[in-house]
Amino acid sequence: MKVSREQMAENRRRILDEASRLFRDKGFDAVSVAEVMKAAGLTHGGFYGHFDSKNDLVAQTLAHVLALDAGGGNLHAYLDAYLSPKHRDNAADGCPTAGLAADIRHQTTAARVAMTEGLRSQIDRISAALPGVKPADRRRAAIGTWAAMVGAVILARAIDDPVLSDEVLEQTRAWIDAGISSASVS
Amino acid sequence: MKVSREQMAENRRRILDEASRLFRDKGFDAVSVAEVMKAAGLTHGGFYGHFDSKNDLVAQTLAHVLALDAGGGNLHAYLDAYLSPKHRDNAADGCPTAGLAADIRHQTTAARVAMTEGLRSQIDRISAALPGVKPADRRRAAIGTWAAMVGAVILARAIDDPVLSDEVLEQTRAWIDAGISSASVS
DNA sequence: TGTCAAATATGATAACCATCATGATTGTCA
DNA sequence: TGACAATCATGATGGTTATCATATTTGACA
Repeated sequence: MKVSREQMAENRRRILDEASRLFRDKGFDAVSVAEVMKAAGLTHGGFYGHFDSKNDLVAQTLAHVLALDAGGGNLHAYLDAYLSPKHRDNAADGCPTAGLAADIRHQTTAARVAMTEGLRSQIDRISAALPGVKPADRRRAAIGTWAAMVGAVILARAIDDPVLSDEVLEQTRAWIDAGISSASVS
Repeated sequence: MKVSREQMAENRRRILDEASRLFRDKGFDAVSVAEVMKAAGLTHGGFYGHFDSKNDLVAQTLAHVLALDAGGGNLHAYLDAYLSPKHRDNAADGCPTAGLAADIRHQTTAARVAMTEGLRSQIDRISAALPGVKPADRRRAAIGTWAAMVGAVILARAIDDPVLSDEVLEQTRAWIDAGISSASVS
C-alpha cells in the first residue's frame, strides 16, 4: 500500500519521534526495530525504506532530537525543571543527553558525532545564559554546571531509595547555585 | 571435571572480576554469559553452578565491585585520577559508577539496591575527605562534586572530539576546585 | 484514466543468546 | 581406597532480533 508523499514524510517523522522516546526510555540496544515501527503505527517491513540500518536510525534519531535540545533563556527555570523528580521519572520525555550519553560510547561514529555537536551547542547555550558570571569564567561554569546536571540526573535515576534520590537532585541544585553565585561579578 | 574447593572459589572470583571489567566496558546487555565465562577461562556450561541467572550475576558483580570503590584519603589526587584522559579511556578498569550508573535503570531491584548502597558510601567518603569545608555545607559539596565528576566522565566518553573531551575534564576539574574553595572556612 | 513505481505489509532467514540437559572427570570423606 | 557427589564441558532448545524477499496497494504523472 503506497501512501502519499506527505504521508510518508509524516511517517518518517513519527518513526524518529517514537524512536527518540523509546531510546531515551530503554536505551538503544533494548529497543527493537519492530518495536519502534509498531509505536509509529507501522509494521517492521517498511523500515528499510526509510533507513539503511538500525545504526542509521540511531544516528538520525540523535540528530533529530538534539536539534531541539533546550536550555536557553532562563537558566534558573531550566535548572528547576532539569533537577526535578518529574524529569528524573520521565526519561522518555526528558533530556537526551541524560538518557543516552552513557549509551553512546558503543555506537557508530555518526551517532557519536551527532552527540558531540549537541553537547557543543548545549555548552554554548548554558554559557550564554550565565550573564552574571565573569566572562573569563563563563565557559568553565557552563561545563561544570552541565556535567553536574547530567551526572545528578543519571545518579538520581540509578538510586533505588527515593529519599536519597531526591536529595541528590536538591543538593546538586544548591551546589550549582552556590558555584554560580561565587563566580559572579559582585 | 570436578575441581578443588579453592579452585572453585578462585573460578568464581575470576568470573566476577572479568564480568566487572566487561560490564564496565560494554554495558550489561552487550555482554553475554558465554563471553564472561570465556574471559574467565571456562565454558558457558558451568555458569549456572555459580549463579542463578544473568541477572544474579549482574547484582553480585555490582556488589563485588562497589565494595572496592575508592575515593577516600586524598581528594586532590582522587580528582586528578578521576578526571584524567586515562580514566576516560579505560572504562574497563575505571569507576563502576561512571561506567554503569546509567545502565542500571533497567536492571533488577537487587542490582539497583547494590548501586544505591555503593553511592551512599561514596558520598560519605567524599564528605569525609572535605575537611576544609564548613560542616553544614559538607554533604552538599560531596553530592555536587560527585555528580559533576560522574557527569564529566560520562560526557567526556560520549564526545568524539578529543579537544572538547579533554576540555570537559579540565574545566570540570577547575569548577570543582573553585566550588570547594569558596565553600571552605577561611 | 491507465501504467508504473514507490510505500508498506507479510513472511522468511540466519545469527545470537539465556537457559537447560546430560555426561565425563575427579576432589572429598568415610 | 572406594563410592559419592560436585564441578565443569559439550551439546541442545526456544525465543528474540536485524535484515532480506516478495506481494499488495495505490499515489503520481503522462
